[in-house]
Parts: sequence; structure tokens; C-alpha cells
Amino acid sequence: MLHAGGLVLPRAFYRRPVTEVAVDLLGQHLCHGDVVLRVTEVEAYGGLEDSASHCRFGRTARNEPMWQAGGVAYVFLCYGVHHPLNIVTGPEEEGAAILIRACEPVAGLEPIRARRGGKLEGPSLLNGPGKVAQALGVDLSFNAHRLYEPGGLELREGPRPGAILRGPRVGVPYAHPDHQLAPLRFAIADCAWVSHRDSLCVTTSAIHR
DNA sequence: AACACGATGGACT
DNA sequence: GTCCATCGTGTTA
Repeated sequence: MLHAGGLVLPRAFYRRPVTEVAVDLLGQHLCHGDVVLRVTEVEAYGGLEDSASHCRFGRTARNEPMWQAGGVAYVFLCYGVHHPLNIVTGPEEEGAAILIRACEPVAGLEPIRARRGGKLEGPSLLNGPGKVAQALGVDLSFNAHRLYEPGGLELREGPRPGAILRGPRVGVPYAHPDHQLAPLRFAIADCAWVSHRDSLCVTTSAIHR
């Protein structure tokens, strides 16, 4: 297996507050077969009283993986077409996860392009949650998959990013205004492989750790 | 049992 | 900028 990076991230990495993990997820490598993607943009969901989260109605059949202990995938059907990939965080019963919104290719550009339709190039290949999942070959069968176990879909250590941008989450107009505005989207600054760059601002390092 | 709607993306004006 | 495919989920009755 091609891994283009460090060790598989251990369970303890995921079992922390969702915003901490979200920031630390930037730069890490999602690996599946020959495809390696560097995470460039994420969104945090869940935690306490988040009306944008799929956990807002409590435990249901769909969101069950979100209530598991951190380190598993949460994949859902979006608009009947897409299968966005989330990474569950925190302890059991927390109901929190991080949506992978965009990535940068590290390896496997050919299979990525083939899965994405053949003729695309540049950021439009991977700047959106549905695009990332499609490029990785992730579908509903990966729901609740353990990312800390080598083999299959896994998350490995990648190079740490420099400056980080943050801003409101995308596509949650149904949420409470406070939750729409909450700066829970994070991205690597000076990176072209990001979606909706306009609504992001530079952060101080004080927001994490 | 019926219904409204979505953590999007691609095509098109 | 606009429009809409597509289907499972959660809500309501």
C-alpha cells in the first residue's frame, strides 16, 4: 500500500473535542488504495446544541456512527446522489463529526481523475465534499469504517500546514443563525485546493491547542 | 402513509 | 448568477 506519509493516526487522535481534531486534521493524509489525498478543508459538526448537525434530532438509524467513539467514518447520502465523508470525534455518545470538504492530491492522480469523470483538472477535482468522497472511492459501504486500522481507508500523518483560515460552514441555512455563523469551517491558507475561499479569514493560532 | 427537504454538484443563461 | 436531478431520512398525521 502506498502511504506517502507517516504512521496511521491512533484512536487517541480522534477522541478529543471536535474543533481541536478539525484543526489538527488539516494536512493529514486520507489513503485508500493508490489514492492519497491531503486534507485541506474541514467542517466541525455536533458537540453541544448544534442545529446544523445530523445529530440535532438525537440518535437515529442514519446518524448512529456519529455516536460511536471517535475514529470511525460517517458517510451519508446527500441529495440522493453524493456520499460525503465525515470523521467521528470525541468519546462514545458525543455525537460529533468532521466533514471533509476539500483535499489536495498527493498520489494516484489517474484513479482520481477516472473516478471524477475523466477530463477534469485542478481544484475542481477535489473542492467539495461529494467530490472528495467520489475521488477516494468512498460510498455508503464505508459507513462506520475504522480509520485507525491499517488496510482499506485510513488516515495517516501528513505535513503540518502553516497559517489556517476559518469561516462559517457551507450549506446550512436551516440551522439557527448562531450556528450558521459559527466559524466551524477550517482550511489551509495559501492553498488552491479549497472551496468557498471568499468566506474564510485568517485565524490566530490561539483558537486551537 | 404521505410529505418536504437536504452538510451538493454540474449544466446552463 | 439560476435551475434541478434524485432518494433516503425524519416529521407529521
